[in-house]
Amino acid sequence: MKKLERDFYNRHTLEVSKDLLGKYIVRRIDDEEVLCKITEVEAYIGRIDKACHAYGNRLTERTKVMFGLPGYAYVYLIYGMYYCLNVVTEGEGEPSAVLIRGVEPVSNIGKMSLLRYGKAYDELSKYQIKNFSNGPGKLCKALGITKSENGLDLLGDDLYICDSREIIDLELDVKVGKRINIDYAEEAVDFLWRFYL
DNA sequence: CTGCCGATTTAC
DNA sequence: TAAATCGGCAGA
Repeated sequence: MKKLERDFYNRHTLEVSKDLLGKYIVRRIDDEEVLCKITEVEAYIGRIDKACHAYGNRLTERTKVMFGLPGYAYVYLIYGMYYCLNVVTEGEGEPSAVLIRGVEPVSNIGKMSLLRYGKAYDELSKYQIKNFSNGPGKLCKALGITKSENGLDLLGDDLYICDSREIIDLELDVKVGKRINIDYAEEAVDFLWRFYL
């Protein structure tokens, strides 16, 4: 498995979004390493997207990471209690990112279970297993990602994404739909920028 | 400084 | 179906 390089992220956000499906997120935490497969993403493109935090070149303390180099983590707090992980895309000064909406645990699920629920994986209910990391806030919990991971370089060692051996057929395997919970975004609510396996 | 609201999740 | 919960943002 090979760590994705800067050039992978330095492309059109829709291309990066689709290409992220099936890739592995690697997270180093508490001297352990956990691994997840990306199964669901959404694209956010500031220049044309009213759903994006950086729409209209809105440069604030929160959004500034999206204006920077591609391949960095944009983590924000939502609803006062959950974190969401994004991957910054496109060139400097072009605010855009891919929201990671869902992953499947691959290895060291025991560590993730402790982070997510505070108990061992074999103690989990069927309901808890089903909802383990199928949402942006849930997967951040399972990966131990908080605001202190905001601005992390994904070419570093603490949090990165790497190739898997799995071959994803962009026509057959990737489903497309409207993004979730962006009712306020006017015409952008209809953009088909959600991709999932 | 004030007030509103959210790229969600969970419990009832 | 609705509450939880608080930082970010805009406007005064």
